[in-house]
Amino acid sequence: MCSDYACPVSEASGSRAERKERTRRAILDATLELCEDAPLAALSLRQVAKQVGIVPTAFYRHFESIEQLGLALVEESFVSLRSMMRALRANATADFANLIDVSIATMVEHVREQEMHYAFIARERFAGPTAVRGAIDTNLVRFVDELATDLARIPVLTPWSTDDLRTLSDLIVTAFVALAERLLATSPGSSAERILTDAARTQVRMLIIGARQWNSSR
Amino acid sequence: MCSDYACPVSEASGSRAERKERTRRAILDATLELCEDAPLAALSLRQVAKQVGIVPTAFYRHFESIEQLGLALVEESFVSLRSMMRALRANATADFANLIDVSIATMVEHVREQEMHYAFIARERFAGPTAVRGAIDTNLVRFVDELATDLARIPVLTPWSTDDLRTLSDLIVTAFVALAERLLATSPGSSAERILTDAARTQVRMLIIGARQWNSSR
DNA sequence: AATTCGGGTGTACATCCGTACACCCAAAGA
DNA sequence: TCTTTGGGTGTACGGATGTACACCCGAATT
Repeated sequence: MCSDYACPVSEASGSRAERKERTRRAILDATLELCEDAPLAALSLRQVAKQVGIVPTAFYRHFESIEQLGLALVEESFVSLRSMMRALRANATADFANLIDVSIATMVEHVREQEMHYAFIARERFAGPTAVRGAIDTNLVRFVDELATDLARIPVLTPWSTDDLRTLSDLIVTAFVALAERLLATSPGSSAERILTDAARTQVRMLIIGARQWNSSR
Repeated sequence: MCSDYACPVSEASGSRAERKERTRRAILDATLELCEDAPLAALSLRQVAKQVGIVPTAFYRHFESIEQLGLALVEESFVSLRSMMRALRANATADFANLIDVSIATMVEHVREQEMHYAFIARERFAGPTAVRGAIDTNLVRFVDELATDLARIPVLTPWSTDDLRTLSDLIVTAFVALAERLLATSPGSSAERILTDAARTQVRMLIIGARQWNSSR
């Protein structure tokens, strides 16, 4: 019985596997919501279960601990981040100046669509359980590497060393991570958001100009 | 009585004010240590009291809540950060290339001296209670502004607009914050630390080069 | 048709949590 | 000297927490 509040996973239809998957999703979503107020380490299994609408012990049918739940959320978050990168590559044209605006706009759009995932990553990157921090770091490193190979295809950068490409990629990712973190603190379409994206555009331009000169100046 | 473990605040000497101050310090230090494993929001008042060696209710003689304790730690952390900036300004010479190396070396040194403070800030910046996050943000904004006025005194940058100076300052601070966060994950003097600082040096150089060109290219 | 499987339930318990309350006693103040 | 002050103590409470255990019952398997 659903006790005294709304029970989001009430529907009893579907096969056993379908129902299990639905409950799993409900746990992931409930955790993301609860994580808007407090870090993962401050969540209790009972809070999560209550939010989902299941009894505490039922939690263990899906995850062996809150930490494992966290790892699942990390993987899920980066799946959506990679989908953003795919979208970005699809929209990328040879037009250089436009590329910056398109990148930032795509970024803003995806952060808005996946606010809770981005907030979760930002929050747990340094505050999460060791395993969660490690998983985030691994994914971030992979992301920097992927961007570096993308950058290598840009004409101006083809003569660059692998190390320099990675360093530049790292700088760009750092700036975009900072942008994402700040976007989360502004409301969509607000003037604060506009100021933020304008500043980000300026910053990326500065970086590009620096990169352009880099090769000849070393 | 000091129950069954080491009691760091046992000395009963000094005036009333001195003893109170000593206990307060012990609470701050104990919290910093406990925060190496878990975010502030996951700490209990009882854990802190136990670590200090006082009874739980005695905590309230010094702070009205864990959140207020957090605010005190934020202020303390930024005091040490500002002392780093002062040291940096003192060491700064007109020699431009050298300035970068000196800045990074000073940064590394101070992060090593205050590891727990920096780790605390990194952890609570996004995961802390609302008031703590706000305090960190305010201090960080102030920091960016201070750097911007410093930058304004550099000959190449004097003709820049206030907005552009702030944007550049922001980019630099973001890069240094990222450097500090990563330093915390490496051991002092390790090759990983060396790789990190080398990359940071390259990044700042790229930024400077970009900044140099910026004025003429706008 | 009979059996197994497995997601979900309810009860129970030891432990930890924040905090209210009454108290202690040395330093500070009169 | 007597009184006040204030940091620290110990007990006590209702409530939350993780998890062990026995159970339920419909879907899946045989």
